[in-house]
Amino acid sequence: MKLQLQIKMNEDLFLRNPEHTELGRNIIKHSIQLIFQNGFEAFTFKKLAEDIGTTEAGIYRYFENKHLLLIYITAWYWGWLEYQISFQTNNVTDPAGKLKKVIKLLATTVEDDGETIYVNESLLHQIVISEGSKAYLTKQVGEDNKHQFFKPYKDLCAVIGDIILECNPKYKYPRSLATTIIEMAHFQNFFMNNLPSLTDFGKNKTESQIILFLNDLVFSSIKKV
Amino acid sequence: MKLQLQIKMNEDLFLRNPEHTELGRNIIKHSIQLIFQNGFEAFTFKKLAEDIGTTEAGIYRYFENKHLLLIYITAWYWGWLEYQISFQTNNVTDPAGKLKKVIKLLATTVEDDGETIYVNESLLHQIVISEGSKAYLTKQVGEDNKHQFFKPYKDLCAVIGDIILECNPKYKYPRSLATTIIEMAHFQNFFMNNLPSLTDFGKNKTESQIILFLNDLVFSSIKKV
DNA sequence: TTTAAAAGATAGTATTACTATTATAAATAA
DNA sequence: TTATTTATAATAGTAATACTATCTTTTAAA
Repeated sequence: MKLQLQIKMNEDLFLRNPEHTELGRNIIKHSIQLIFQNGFEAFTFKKLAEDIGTTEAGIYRYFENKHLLLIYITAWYWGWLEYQISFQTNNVTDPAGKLKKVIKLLATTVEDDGETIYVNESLLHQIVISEGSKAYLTKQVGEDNKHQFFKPYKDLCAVIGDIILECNPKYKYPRSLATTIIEMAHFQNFFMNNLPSLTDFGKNKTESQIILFLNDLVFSSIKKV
Repeated sequence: MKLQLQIKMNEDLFLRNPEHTELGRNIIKHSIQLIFQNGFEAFTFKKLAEDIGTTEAGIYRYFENKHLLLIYITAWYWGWLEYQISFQTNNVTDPAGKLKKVIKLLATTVEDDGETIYVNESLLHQIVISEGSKAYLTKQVGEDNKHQFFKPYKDLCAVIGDIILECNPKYKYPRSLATTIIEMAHFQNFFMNNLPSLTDFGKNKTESQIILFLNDLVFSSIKKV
């Protein structure tokens, strides 16, 4: 039996549900590829349309603009990651073990699991590292937040915060520490690969070093190892 | 005696030095105001020219594009901040006290000191919070880095890293902890004000809470209080 | 006083970020 | 089976953006 992983997306993000049609799924698939290749600034609906073999107007029937598309794919990623976390920490009993697993999942390059054919999770992970914060670092963040566009990120933050509290119920900053783990898992990766002198991982650039740093940071803060 | 604070800027960032002319200083001053008001995406040289009362072509004689202007003003901020740190930690003897001062400076809204009439440091601080990471989260980061555009950020990171090592010479991740402090001082501020459920500072949104969080995070990591 | 540098005025182009319309093909319901 | 909805394709058009080029006038330094 092959069960298809389905992530429930906020309906306000799109005009027409991209998961329901071939063109829609192509929009997701090719936008991930193009944003990965060229970066979000150079990414346009025109190029996307050419890449797919459709027209610009065709894309606009699905997404109002490229910013909403970016929010869509990053939100998808956070939803997917939360699922991965709940799945992979399912049988872990001790909270510290869970938290270590979370850090590992956040900091490790995912491999495309093939479960969702139109989403390459590995490229998406890279996009979230390089472009993810652009989804909310805008003047419309308040409006977008009213539409609950950042709920998947918040949910993930809450899940991690709860694990932190399981480790130490008296720890005062579970949410802020959760966002610190999430953001730093990505920023340290970006710095390591692009501005290495901002990190201590210059020589052998490996994700395992980021994991060690984050484990040290987190577990000394919550005082449990 | 009034001595003018002068921050040495990378010559490759501009075509003509904006500090040397009235128009140049107006470009810096008004771009800070406009980016603060409208965000970097909505900011254009056309609007800037109108705001100043000059022409678009006039701006282009100083900066090749708005991305370089963003790098310019953020780089200026990092340079300014490093100066503030060296000044304000000058008479502090114990390294932990220094580090606390650094955290406070990073996390506190600066007031416009009036020393540099064409730069409003308070607005600039807000811009660095909301737009700062867009300076390097691009596909050209490698090219920009070759031009040394991020040196001020790196220098600051090195300074903070050294203070961390003064606190604990055996701490393994001084640079990564330094960038964590810098980025989190800003991100927690942005989240607190825009997506508060990502933090633990929902009720009374004050910078002092961020400072407490960062102090706790940093000093438990380096194991000195 | 001459000359060079800076600024102002104006024009023009390719690309971006859309909106609108009309025709056609495919899926579905009566 | 036909009628009708739904999705897509094809095409056109617009305002704004991100520039480049040129020429004239003003300002300032030699």
